[in-house]
This record gives sequence, structure tokens and C-alpha cells, in this order.
Amino acid sequence: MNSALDTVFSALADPTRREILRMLLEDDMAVTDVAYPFAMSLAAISKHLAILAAAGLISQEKRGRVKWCKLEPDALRAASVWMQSFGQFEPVNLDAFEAFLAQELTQTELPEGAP
Amino acid sequence: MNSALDTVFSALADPTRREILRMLLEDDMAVTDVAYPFAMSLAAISKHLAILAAAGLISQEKRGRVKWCKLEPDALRAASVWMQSFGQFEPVNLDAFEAFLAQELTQTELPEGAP
DNA sequence: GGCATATTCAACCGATTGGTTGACGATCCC
DNA sequence: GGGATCGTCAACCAATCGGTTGAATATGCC
Repeated sequence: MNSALDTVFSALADPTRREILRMLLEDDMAVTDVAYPFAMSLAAISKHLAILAAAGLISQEKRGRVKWCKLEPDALRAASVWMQSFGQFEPVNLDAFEAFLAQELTQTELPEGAP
Repeated sequence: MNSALDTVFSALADPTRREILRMLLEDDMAVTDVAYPFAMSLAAISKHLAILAAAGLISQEKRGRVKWCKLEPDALRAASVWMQSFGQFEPVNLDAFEAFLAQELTQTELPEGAP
């Protein structure tokens, strides 16, 4: 009964996981390297990555000791289209939208405790 | 520390709430009418609506006894743009996308227990 | 072989979530 | 005033979440 959108949206609801996606946008990364900037245990990051993988937002491939994480934008794109279906019937309110993004940006700086 | 995207995405993560948004896409509705098709208590729906309102996805206005619920697509649009920023750097994989949506559609039929 | 590195597993914890029920406050209407 | 309708509040519950720690499992390297 759990739909794909359930897992995608709840994966995106966590700021740590969104930040991980942003990092993977630049390049594929090993689990340890993903964990490095965050002020939490490796096990916690490993769980976050498992949630992202279960949602189809990333893929993981083990080469040797190292498990490489890769962004998989298709699931994200599908959810994006689901959302747009609600927004398209009306012109975008750019003022509200920019205020929204500005607020988000001030709150998405590097997580504290990053060495 | 809780960002706007946190609340928007976690509000969207629940299928009941997504279905409510779909209903409100057609017209504004009173709380009781929103609750009618669902196999759960009015109090539960009232909580779902409060969560959607807190995320900015709907607005609620009380006129007399009746509280009217109205879709507010701006928050959704902002989140949609956030997501698109990940997807746009690569061409869309339409096959994966359509499979994704098809799966979602089969799982978003009317909730059971609707009279 | 043996140690270091990379990652997950398992058990635990407190907080949150999604639901219930029953009581309650407003509002409409006779 | 008084009954019916609309909606929320408060208390409770089981399940899930996001994190911890310590042990376990692979793998690479000398």
C-alpha cells in the first residue's frame, strides 16, 4: 500500500538527506566521504543513505571496500512532475516563491560541527 | 532549524494528505466534506488539514460554523523548483518516469471504506 | 597472518507520527 | 432556550524515526 511517492517525499523531508543529495549532485561519493561534513555518526549516515536508496533517489555500488553513492534523479523528477500538476493551472507567484527560497537558503548552510 | 521544505515534503509524504490536495484541486471544501470519503475519524482529518495548513499547502477560513479549506499552490511550486534543480542537468528518462507514475496511479484509488 | 579501513548490524533510546475516543466550544435554526 | 451540526482539544496508544554505541563483517595492504 506504500506508494513510491510516499518514500520519495518522506526521504526528501529530512534536511540531512537533502544536503546529501546536494553533495551527490557534484560527484559520486563513498559513504565515509558523505559522512565527513556531518556532526553525526557514520552509522546514522549509512541509514540515511539506505533510505535514499530505498526511495530510488540514489544508487549504491560496492567496489572493493568502498560503497559508492550516485544520485539517481529519475525518482525526483517523477515527484517533481506530480507536484507541478498542482501548480500549473495558475501563474507562479514569484514574490512568494522567492521569499520561500530565501528562507530555505539561510537555513541550509553547512551543518554545525563540520570540521 | 526546521526549514520550510521540511514541512512541505513531510506533509506530502502521506497519501491521505496528497489525496486531500487532489480533492482541493477541484474545489474548496469544508472539513466535514473533506473527511467524507476517508475511512478515518473527523479528528484525524482535522489533524491532516492542520499539517497541510502549517506547511502552507492549504489555507483555512472559518465562515460561520464551516471552515473552508483552499489549495495554496505556492509552497508546492517552491518545492517543485527545488526538486527540478536536481533533475534539469540531465535529459529526462521518460520510460522510468512513466513506470513510476503508473505505479503511483494504481495505488491512489479511492481509499477503502468510502461509502 | 595481522592490522587498518569501510561499512553495516543490533540493540537501545527519546521524540514524533498517525490514529482512536470522548468531551468540549461555536454556531445555526426552530 | 435547546437540539443538531461543525470542528477542535486532550489524552492515550502502537509504530516509526533519527540518533547513539559497540560488535561484527568485508576488504585492502604490509
